[in-house]
Amino acid sequence: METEFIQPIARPQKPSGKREQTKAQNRHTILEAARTVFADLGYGATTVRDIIRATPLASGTFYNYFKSKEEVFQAIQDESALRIRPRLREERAKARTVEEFISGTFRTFFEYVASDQSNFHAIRRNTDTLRVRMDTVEIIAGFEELREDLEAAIAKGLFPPVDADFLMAAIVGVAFELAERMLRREIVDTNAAAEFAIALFMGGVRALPNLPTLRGGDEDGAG
Amino acid sequence: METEFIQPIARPQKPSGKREQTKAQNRHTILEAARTVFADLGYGATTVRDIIRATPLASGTFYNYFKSKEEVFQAIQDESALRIRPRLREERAKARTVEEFISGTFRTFFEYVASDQSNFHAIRRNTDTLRVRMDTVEIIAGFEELREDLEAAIAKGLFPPVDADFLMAAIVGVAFELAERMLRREIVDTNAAAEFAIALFMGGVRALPNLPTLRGGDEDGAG
DNA sequence: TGAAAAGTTGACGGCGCGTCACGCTTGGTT
DNA sequence: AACCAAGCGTGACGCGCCGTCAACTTTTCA
Repeated sequence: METEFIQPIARPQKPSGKREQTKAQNRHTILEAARTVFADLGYGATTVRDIIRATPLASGTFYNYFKSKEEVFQAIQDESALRIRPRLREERAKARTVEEFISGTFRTFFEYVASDQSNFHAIRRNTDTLRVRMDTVEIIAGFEELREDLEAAIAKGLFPPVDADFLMAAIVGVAFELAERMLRREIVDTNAAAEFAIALFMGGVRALPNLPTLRGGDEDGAG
Repeated sequence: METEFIQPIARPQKPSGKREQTKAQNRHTILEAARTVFADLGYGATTVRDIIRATPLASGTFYNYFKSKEEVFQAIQDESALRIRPRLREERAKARTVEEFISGTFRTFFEYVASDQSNFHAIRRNTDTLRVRMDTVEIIAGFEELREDLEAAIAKGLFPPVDADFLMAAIVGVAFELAERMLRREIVDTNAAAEFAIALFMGGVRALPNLPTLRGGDEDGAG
């Protein structure tokens, strides 16, 4: 047997040595600089060098933490996703009606977007009008959580039987596109955006099962 | 008015000299190469040099036609937009009911997307999972046409009075996001996607005016 | 036919890229 | 305290992409 990996009794608490501290600090410095630069130049126009320059670190150090600007962006997006996902999940878990489900989802999302505008600036302010959306691991997981919750709600009889995959996609599409419009207006009115989306889906969900050639739940529908 | 622009008698027919011919040919060569390369490497990973290499031309020649890969992409997107916009406009113009309006829009869009998959490949096949949407002049014009048509339909009493800007955004969001899902499935079923979207909006539009704190049409409502 | 206009070419300086040999800092051992 | 090995920061380097431009070729027109 080669390396045994014997734990020296136990090590549940953070080592928190100088080393770990600097590492966390550097990572944070880079992410913070990246946020600024992305917001400033837009994702497309930003180079790794721009991020490094906005930092007291050397170029080699950057690459100890991230492989590319894509990975930095991904980390930033993941952070956002991890912040909002539990809130969305909780809203949907405690929903007792369709209205609560839909309403909780959209209100939470738009309020988060409004409070985190810097991230969305980076997506929009780009050379010409290139819009960028990075579906990171955590973001995709968020989408799939939504789909699972929809499927569970359908199984419970809360929702009528519809194609959960398409419904998830529609919710995501409306959420992002309305968020975009919402931020573009002079007064950012999360309430107006949320109420619009909620009304749309409340009416839509009722109408959806009446599809003439309905074949909803073909794909993984486990009854 | 300063410059008078006196036409030298008339010049309605194409000059069609050798020069013009080569120019059109070169432009076409570059766009065709770019389509291939974008589809192959994804938009993000593609460099101008990659496009040039897929071409018998010299690097300097490329820059006689386009400033950057962004501009090439824009040209490709604009071509698509110009192809589909008249069809969408026609569908909506001849609509006598809300159903015809919504249905014509989505069916036309999804059928176009299915017939033009190469463009959408370029958007999706990207380093990691970066998704890119370029809102070019022509695409934005298409969005605004939709909003105008919605406003006209509301004025005519065809649609109930809703926030046309948000409704346009919601339609766009659902259209693009469902298109994405549709293409991802094994069998590309434009009908299924269209029927889902149509049912969603048919129900939604009916529900929308019942917004509790409705203030629809605040912005440019010349109703 | 001649020559100006238009367009093509590819080599070039500039710069962003990711790497790596070097040296300092840290944490553990005696 | 002294030492050492491992870990990490550093920045110069070679590579390839960027957009330009002076020289050259083709087209147009008188």
